Amino acid sequence: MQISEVAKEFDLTTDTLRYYEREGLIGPIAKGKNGIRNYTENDLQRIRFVKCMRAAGLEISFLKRYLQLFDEGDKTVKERREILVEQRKILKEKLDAMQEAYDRLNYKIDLYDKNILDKNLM
Amino acid sequence: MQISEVAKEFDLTTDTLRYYEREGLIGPIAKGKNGIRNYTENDLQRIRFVKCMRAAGLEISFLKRYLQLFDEGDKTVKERREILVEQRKILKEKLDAMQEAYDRLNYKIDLYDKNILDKNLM
DNA sequence: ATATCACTTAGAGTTTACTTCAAGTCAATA
DNA sequence: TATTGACTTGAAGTAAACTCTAAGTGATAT
Repeated sequence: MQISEVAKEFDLTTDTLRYYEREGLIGPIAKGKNGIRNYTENDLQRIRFVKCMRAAGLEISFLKRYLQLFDEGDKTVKERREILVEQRKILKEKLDAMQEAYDRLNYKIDLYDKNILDKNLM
Repeated sequence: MQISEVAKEFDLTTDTLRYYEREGLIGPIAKGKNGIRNYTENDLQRIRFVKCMRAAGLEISFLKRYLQLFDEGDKTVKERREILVEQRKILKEKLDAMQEAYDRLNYKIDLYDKNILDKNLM
């Protein structure tokens, strides 16, 4: 699969895909003799993972570390698990903060709908 | 209340507080004759709001717009409501994406715990 | 009286994650 | 044959949100 198709499929730009590769999150993607990238199903799976995690705000540096360990094989299982647990914690905290803001927005909008606004409260 | 106390209370730096003021999110904070900021309860309420929304990833530019409208009084009620609804939608989408990533992390960690790992799946 | 500390300002610097640019290759189509 | 379009590269540029620096003021502690 060619880079432009992958980009379309995942709603990423080709620049972003090359950037991820440069950063070591994915690939190196095999290239045909014309030098053009050809993404395998495995590559796509990895991009799926990266996209999901990036959408949740996990940092490139973590993903890079994790995926590098992944490529090193079984001996890194323990460290990988630790990283995941750590990231889950960070993510949970963010989720909670966002839920709180979401609830607050809902409450606020409700006040606007009911026309009960306090001049001093945002 | 002095800037350093406010910073401590909200776990922000004094630089961030001055930055927010410069950007028009809060204040202008009244200053004593020595030129030192003195935060009122109203200022703190506003910082509370800003902090909550920033923690959820809402952009400075939105907060600035919203709070400026707020300061313009009742005639901006309709527009303010619209902004809140729009931001709620953005926030909901992010929340869903994060929940998905969170579930995925949980699932993954579970696989690590049960020692069922697929060489090809991150 | 002198040093320390919290504060002030304007403005420059940093980090993260892209995004754009310039210059070039290669295959296919008008 | 010429030009169009997708690809390649390395490197420079950008946006958002801080974060830090330098130079200075003024009140308090030794």
